[in-house]
Amino acid sequence: MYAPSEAARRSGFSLDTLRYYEKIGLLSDVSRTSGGRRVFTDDDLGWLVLFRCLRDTGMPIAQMCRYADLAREGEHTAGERKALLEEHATRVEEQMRLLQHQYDHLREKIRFYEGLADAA
Amino acid sequence: MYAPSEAARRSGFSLDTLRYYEKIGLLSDVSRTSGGRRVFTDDDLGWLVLFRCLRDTGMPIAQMCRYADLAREGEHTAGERKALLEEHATRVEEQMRLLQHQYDHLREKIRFYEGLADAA
DNA sequence: GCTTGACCTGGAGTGCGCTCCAGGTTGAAA
DNA sequence: TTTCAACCTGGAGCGCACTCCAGGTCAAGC
Repeated sequence: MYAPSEAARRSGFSLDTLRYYEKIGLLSDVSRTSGGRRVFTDDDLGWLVLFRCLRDTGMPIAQMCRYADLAREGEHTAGERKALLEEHATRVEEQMRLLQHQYDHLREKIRFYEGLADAA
Repeated sequence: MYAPSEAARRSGFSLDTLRYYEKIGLLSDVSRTSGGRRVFTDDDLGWLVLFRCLRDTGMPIAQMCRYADLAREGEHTAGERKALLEEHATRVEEQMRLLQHQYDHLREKIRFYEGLADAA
């Protein structure tokens, strides 16, 4: 059981983002205290950690919603969920290759400036 | 000398993006034909390739503008330009580490689904 | 009991990076 | 000479993912 600020701290999302994720139905119906305050469970935290992973790897929110909806539908969607993650992983691999390639390019540009410094 | 469509094809930016980059002063004063059409030089293309690299590695446009402005100021800004690129490269390294980390996490999640399939 | 800071809701606003549009011009090919 | 695809300009609009705000509520510590 975590207070909102604690859930924010542990997940790395802002309080506003947590509220936003609940509003759009990504995080389903977080429970409340009698006073109306959110209480995040370990399960909620688990979801947030996954969302953190998917966001950091560039998955659009619409796709994360799709994944979460499938999970709520039950066990029989496991295959589809796995396929969704695998497609995403493939895109991430491509992204990593591009990033590495452009990083090399960038380093080459920096070496060019080092060449200038030596000549001077 | 390249027509706009050719410059777009070679750089991977859309025509609208090329016009936009010129409008905000990222690409400085692209020359024109007598009829007013843009003509991109090899030099322009070189810039576009660099911009492609910087964008793909997540540099904000404002920072690319800063770099381009420095370059226009002359030789004496070479050190500052190099520093700018080095700081960026450091951020890219961090980004690559995070991406790799979250990719591993994602692969682990996929293995979990493979475990489910084996059990079934 | 009072203060104070964390929290609530609904909804408006923001920043970024384009992307699209209307209405007009150009120029190479048929 | 006509056609028509590529191009021009200024400016509006868009999609995404938040982020901020006003105005109010809750609850722990003094």
